[in-house]
This record gives sequence, C-alpha cells and structure tokens, in this order.
Amino acid sequence: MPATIIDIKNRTGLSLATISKYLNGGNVLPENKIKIEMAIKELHYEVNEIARGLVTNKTRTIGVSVYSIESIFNGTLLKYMGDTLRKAGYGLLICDSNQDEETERKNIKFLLNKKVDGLIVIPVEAGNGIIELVKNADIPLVFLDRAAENGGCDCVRIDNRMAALHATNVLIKNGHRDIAIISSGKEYTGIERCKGFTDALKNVGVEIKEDRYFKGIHSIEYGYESMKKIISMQNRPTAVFMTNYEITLGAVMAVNESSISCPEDISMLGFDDLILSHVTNPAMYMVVQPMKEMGEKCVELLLNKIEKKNTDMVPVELVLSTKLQEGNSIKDIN
Amino acid sequence: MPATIIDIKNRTGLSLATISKYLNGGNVLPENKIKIEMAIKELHYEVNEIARGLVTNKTRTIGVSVYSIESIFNGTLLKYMGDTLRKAGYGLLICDSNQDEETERKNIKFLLNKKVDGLIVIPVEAGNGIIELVKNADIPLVFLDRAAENGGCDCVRIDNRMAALHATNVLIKNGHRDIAIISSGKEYTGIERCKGFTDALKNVGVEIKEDRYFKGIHSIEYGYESMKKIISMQNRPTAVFMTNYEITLGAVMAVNESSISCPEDISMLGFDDLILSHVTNPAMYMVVQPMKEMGEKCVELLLNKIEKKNTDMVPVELVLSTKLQEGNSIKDIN
DNA sequence: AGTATTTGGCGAAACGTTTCGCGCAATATG
DNA sequence: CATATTGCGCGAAACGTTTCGCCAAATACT
Repeated sequence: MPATIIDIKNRTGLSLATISKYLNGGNVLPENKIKIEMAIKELHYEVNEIARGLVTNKTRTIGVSVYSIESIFNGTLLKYMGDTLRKAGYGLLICDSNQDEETERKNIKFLLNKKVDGLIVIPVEAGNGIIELVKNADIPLVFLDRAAENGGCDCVRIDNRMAALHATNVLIKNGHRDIAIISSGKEYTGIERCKGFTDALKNVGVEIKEDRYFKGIHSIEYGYESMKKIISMQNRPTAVFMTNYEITLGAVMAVNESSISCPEDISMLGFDDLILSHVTNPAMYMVVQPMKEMGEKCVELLLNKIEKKNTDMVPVELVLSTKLQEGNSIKDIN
Repeated sequence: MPATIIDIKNRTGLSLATISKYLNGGNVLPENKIKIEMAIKELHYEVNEIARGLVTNKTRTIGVSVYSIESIFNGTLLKYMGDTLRKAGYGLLICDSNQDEETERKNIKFLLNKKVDGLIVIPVEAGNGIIELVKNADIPLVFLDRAAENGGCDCVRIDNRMAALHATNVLIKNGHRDIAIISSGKEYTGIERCKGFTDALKNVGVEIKEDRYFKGIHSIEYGYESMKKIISMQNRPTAVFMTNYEITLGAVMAVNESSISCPEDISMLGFDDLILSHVTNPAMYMVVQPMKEMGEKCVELLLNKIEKKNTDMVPVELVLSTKLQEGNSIKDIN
C-alpha cells in the first residue's frame, strides 16, 4: 500500500539507481532533484527501512540489555541513551534481564537475531560470558556501569573503588570507626565498592570485623533485611554505607519502620539518585554518578565504533568521576 | 558470513520452499526434517529476520512511546510489557517523549517508519492527535494509562475519577473538609482525578475554594513548588491530595524541608508506587494502580489485534481497578 | 584541438526470505 | 479399478531497496 521507490521511478521517469542515489545524498542534477522531491511529497513516499536493511546489512537500531528496567538508575541512563541515539537517527531495542543471567543470555541472543547494529549492556553481573556470545556477530559491544572483570572490552563506568573510598572518608572524618557496609557481593560494582570501603578504613589503621560486611544481592529487600539486622545488633555500628540505589532504598525503609532514628542513633551514607536524598528525612548523604554523561558517552562510543570512525581496535575504557551530595544523615561524633 | 537458507539447501539437497516450510512449522517428511535439523545445527543457521520481514511485512517488533522513561511508574509498566512481549517472541522498540508532544509525534513517526507491528502509547497528554498519525499505517494502537479523551480507540487504564473519589473519601472520613489537590491540569488522568476529587466533596456538600486547586504539570518540581505554597498559607488546608507519583514525590520533599510535619500539621494522600510509601516517614497513604495487570493486559490486547484473533473492530476499553495502600500520613481530626 | 577527467545516469544483480501454483506419488473413496 | 483427495516437494516470482560496472556528456587540462 505505501509508495515505493518504483512509484517514484514511474512518476519521474528516472532510474531506480538515480533515485536511490538522491535518497542517500548523492549528486543528482537540480532539475531531477526537484522532480524526485515533488514525487516524494505527492506520494508520501518513505524509505522502507526493512528493505534497506536487507541490502546494507544495517538496521539503524541498537540493542540495550539492562539488568532491571524498573530501577530509576537504569531508567535515567536509558533516557540519556535514547535521546542521543534518536538524534543520530537510531532506534533503541530494549530488553530487561530481570536480574537473571539466563534471561540476559536469551535477550542478547534475541537482540543479535534482530540484527542490531551495536549492543549496550548493563549487565547483571560481570559481563564476561557476554563477550563470547557477541563475538561472532561482529558488532560493537559497550558495557555500561558494570564492566567485565578481566577488561579487554569497551566500557563506560565510574571508578567504583575510589568513589567508595572517598565516601567512606566522609564517615571517617566525622569520627566513625565502626562502620557497616551493605553491598551486593556478586556483581562488579558491589565488589569494587567494597574494596574501596576497606581501603579507606585500612588507611586510618582500622580493620573491620567480618560481621560488618553484608554482601548480598542488589535489591531493596536485601537492603531492608540487612538494615533490620544491623538495627537489632547489641553492639551496633555507628554508621552504615549502602553501595547502591536499591539497597539504600531498602535500608531507609528499615530505619523508618524502626524506633531508632537517623542520624541520632545511626549515620547513613547512600549511593545513586539525587531525588531520593531529598525525599528521605533527613536528606541522605550520597554518592552521585554522572548519569547524563554516562548515557551519552556510552552511545557516542558505540556509534563511533559502528560508523568506523574509531578504526583502532584497542578497547576504550571511559572512567567518569562521581560527586558527593551532602545531606544530614551523618552525625559528627568526634 | 552467517549461514543462509541457501546453505541449508546445498547441504540437504532440498528446495528453498521445503526448508522454508519446515522453518515455519509446515509438514515435511521425517527424514527431511532430520536432514534439515542437522544442517541447521552444523551451520549454526538462524533465520534472518530482516529478510523475513521484507516479505511477510511483519517485524515481530512493537513500538512503545512513553511520556517519560525516567519515572518508576513507566519503568514498571515497561517491565511487565517487556516480559509479556518477549514470551511471545516480540521485541520492544522504546521511545521517550520527554514530556513533550512534539517529540512524541516525531517518535511515533519514527516507530512507524521502523515498521513496528503494533504501537503502545503512554501519551504525554490525551492521545487524540496520535490516532490520526497512526491511522494510515494500518497497525493496531493501544493507549495505556492515559486514554484519548474522545474515546474510540483501544486502551487499558484505571477508572481515574472513581479512584480519586474513593481516595478523597478516606480524607473525608477522617474529618477533613478543607483539602487541597495538587494535580496535573493538562493530561487526561490529572483532569479525571480532579473531577473525582470534586465529586467526593460535593457528595458531602462541600464546595472547595479555587485557591485549593493546584493544576499544573506532571513533575516533581510542580509538586514541590505547590506544596511549598500550601505550607506557607496562613489559612492552610488540613489535608492535601497528590494525584500522581512525581507530584507526590515533590510534595514529600517540600514537607521534609519545611518545619511542619506530617500528619500532625498536615495530612497527605498520594498516588502511585508501593515503594515510596515505605521510604517516606511516615508511610504515605496511597492510591495504587495494578501495574502488572496494566502492562500485561495491554500487550495481550495488542497482540490479539495484531494476530487478528480479535476480528471485531469495536474498540476495547479495559478499565482496571485500583487499591488503597494504607499508611500513617492521614490524621483523624474528627 | 585533443586528450583526460569528472559528473550524472542507467540496467541489472544482489540481499535472504516467503509464497504461489503446479506436479507427482501415495492414499482414500466409490 | 478408476477417480478423487491428500501430502510433500519444487521452481520461480516477489518483497523494496542498494550498489556495481558501464556509458555518454560535459568539463578540465596541456
């Protein structure tokens, strides 16, 4: 039903090749240009991207696999990624892994089968298996937020270890020495942030007891349960560091439901999301990631690879810096 | 580089037609079936969906336009929609309108150009212009959450007016008569919820003064600013009804930053999102929408239309019911 | 002026599927 | 036993583009 390039051919008397050349920005005589443009307007012609894709082997679509689309964190990243991609004329095929690596594998296969031109993955854990999966599809792959552990692939992320170290230093400066950490224990960022936490305390000669480490999964529930346990400890730590958005959320819930209050009875330091820090009472002291930059840089990197502007094959690892959002959730106990 | 159906043909000696028949579930002799399956395995053959799409005029991809992908509300809907679609073998092409109708138009054109098999729209305002836009593409269109004002199209939503009425009744039952409402004034749901609010008060013979109506835009900022104004009123209302997630968030922020507290000085009733009600202190009393059902039903409806199981052309309007999530943000002033 | 180069245009092949219509053999029907 | 029906397979056309190689005309050089 919709007009095809053949209708344009019949209307203008020109050949398919010439019209195609026009459509792709080639040189065409001014008079022919006008003819084609008129025909296009009259027939409401639009290029059929599917047919084009078949011959060019490009779909102008990029695939995104995200560990959970429910999280504001990822929603915000997707927003910036989408904006940047749409400006470049690309579409965004999104799959939600729902925190499950098996689903993630299936989704990536699905995206490859859809012939996406490139792939951005915010992986459930470290993205090592994924590299293999994408290898023979021969399309660029960029990891976002969570990089593959053993490197060797393009990624955009923050320096998790240093960010955690600096954040922990704030607690230390406020006199805290007995600090608990609630973190995810399996995926890349959680592991790195744990290391940074330990580093900071080691730097001031403090060794943290094993029962202060809560290394579980990246979820509201885990944050909630862990904070409950911390609250009920007889020798409760003076402060808690929560290493991601969901865990922070859960921990805040637990404190709100309890009889203790922050920062009088316990100091809190969270991670991710500017909004949360305002909604909670008191305002949460937080580590904030440069979401906009992460989303944008990640897409730019991928598009460069796709359009072969970046010919060298060395993997690009873009490490962005974080900020500390001040709040009132930390008590000075010096 | 990847194997094609022609490689399978050469390997098995069968014709393209037969192999295609096998791939699409047609009847093939058992011995040939085995031959084909072996060839597929050995060559790692996978159907090229682009080529298939060119001839079938189907992409097994559906487009989603959402007014803001940053909102948890939409993220949650997208999650359930994505799950249901993936199970049916469909992909999800997502565009973010960023609260802008012009962007929304562009995005929908873009999605149509991508030849999606169907369209789900969570519109910026009422989706009236969108119907025109999609009409001659001849693909099914389902509105989610916010329906076109003058009906006549498929949609899945809640009964906004009744939900607001029931919610307001809770405030009334607790003795409140001077209630403010912060709502979006342009888009469908905000308008309906405002009506329900007015209905409930009229039912008990109360006429609300004009300065109690805050009809602005659906944003955190508007919720925040409006609540600030309410707080600083000399004749402050005893309760506030916030009619969506973002506005609720903003209002909570404003109260937290102020010197008054909830529910002692002001009662609050919010809308959307189970998590927020736990994070705030005190727990927010809220209207909760059946997100999972909304996302799933919406996809089911669309897929039925696409696969023509639903042959009758009457528009389906699916109205789901809401729940009230109890909290401690309402003071009984009877 | 004569040759070399550039410019714009064309026909045809290619991309990887599905599907239509036909034919043959095997089975079912009367 | 003759005829109708079914099951399975095949060749070829179609889907709507892009692109390759070639050609003619126009322009640029010496």
